[in-house]
Amino acid sequence: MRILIIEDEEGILSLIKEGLKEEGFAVDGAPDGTRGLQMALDNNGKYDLLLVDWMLPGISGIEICRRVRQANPQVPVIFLTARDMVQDTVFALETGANDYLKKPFSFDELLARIRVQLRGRDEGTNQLRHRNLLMDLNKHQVFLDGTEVQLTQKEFALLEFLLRNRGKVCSRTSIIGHVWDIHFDYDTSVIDVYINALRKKLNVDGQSLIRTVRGIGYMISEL
Amino acid sequence: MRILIIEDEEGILSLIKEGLKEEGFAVDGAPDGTRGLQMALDNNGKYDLLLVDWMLPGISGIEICRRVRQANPQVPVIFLTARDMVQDTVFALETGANDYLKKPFSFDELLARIRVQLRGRDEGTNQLRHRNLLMDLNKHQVFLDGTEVQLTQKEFALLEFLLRNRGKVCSRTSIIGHVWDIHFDYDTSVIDVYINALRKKLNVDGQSLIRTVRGIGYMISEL
DNA sequence: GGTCGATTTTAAGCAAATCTTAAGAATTAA
DNA sequence: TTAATTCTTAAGATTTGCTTAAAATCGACC
Repeated sequence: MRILIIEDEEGILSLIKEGLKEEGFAVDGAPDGTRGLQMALDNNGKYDLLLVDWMLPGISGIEICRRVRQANPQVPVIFLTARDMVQDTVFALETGANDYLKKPFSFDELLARIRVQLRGRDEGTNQLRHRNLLMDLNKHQVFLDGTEVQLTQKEFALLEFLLRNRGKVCSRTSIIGHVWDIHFDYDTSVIDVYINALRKKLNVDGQSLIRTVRGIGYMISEL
Repeated sequence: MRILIIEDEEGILSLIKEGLKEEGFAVDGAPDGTRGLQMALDNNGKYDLLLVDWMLPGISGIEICRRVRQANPQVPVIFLTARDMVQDTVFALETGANDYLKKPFSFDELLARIRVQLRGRDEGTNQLRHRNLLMDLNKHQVFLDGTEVQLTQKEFALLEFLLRNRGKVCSRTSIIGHVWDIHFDYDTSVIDVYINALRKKLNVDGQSLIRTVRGIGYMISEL
């Protein structure tokens, strides 16, 4: 795990750097915003996590955060800063930071928060869950309340698509495009048939998993 | 997005609950550890995020966190607690919590930290708000004071148009053009009929949401 | 290559929700 | 008071989605 620290106070920088090295991380440091951003962007993907001070000579931490997010939406960014207003915290988090630590902080807490961010790396991101439904994309299996439900390929693909888009209505056009690979006008009721099949297999005690939005499409019910 | 709050102080519980509902989340509350854990486990996967107080009657927050993690490694858990020792924070984070907020905290910060955890899933929430009205364009749902109002497609489209043009009068011509896609002369009273329908569904206690500007058109009332 | 079973697609009838029309009632401005 | 505009209602037309069954396609196996 490689971490980049962007911090201008030399004492803090070396303190964290040494501490993290002892914990087995590979650590690079940048003493100002300009070089920090450059290092982060130049080898985008190289770092597994960024520690960024808010107030920096050159480019500010916020700007670094924004630019890094643009280039890479995944990499966790933790702010380390003396600024202590609620607005600052909120602003930083909304700009794309994953956590925000107020100075002075304890090294142990920093370490714990770093571990939280790195937790779950290459751990089963291959499962989709929703309520009592578990979809294992590797094993190509679906479980309802722990017992397996047999789905056909198309049923599986459709359910996966709906689940991945949980929270928004999927239009028939987008469904037919993503699940059936038809990118032009279509005139068929396959979708209805498959929705019907899924409902039959997945609905328990009247609880409908799939909500119909008349005139628009379908979505996973949030209720 | 559905959130479970496990918190025994009634004031805090209802405060957070209402606040989050206003932000468009579905929220459940549990007043003690036993029931909280039960709710979390009974419908594992139902909740997208857990807010947990550390000190609870019944089962402690830490224990809840541990058990929930066991059942579901994905769901984010945020601790809300008065305990303020560094060891506590570290302990909670190591036990599986994703974040740790010390009381008293600001609601805005809580909200921002929740959004961080849900980021990627919650991404691109597309909402229009006006007073006690919340329009979720992704889910194609409308909420008035937190409870859903069923709108048809046309009603929805009309309301969206008015809301997007909040503050200015929408002429019948522009409405028929944008909502009905009629770009030539028309001779119909559909608009009136739909305005009527919207008013019936959305007006509470005489407060009219949609104002008639005689001879011109309609607009969302700014009052 | 042929056969059987499973899966996918098409088609059609039915039911229900939604949209539109139209006409009379109510309201407003001059 | 009057004429124009807007509101309200309800019925008929249309669209949309559900369900079912049968036809077409695919794939494994002999």
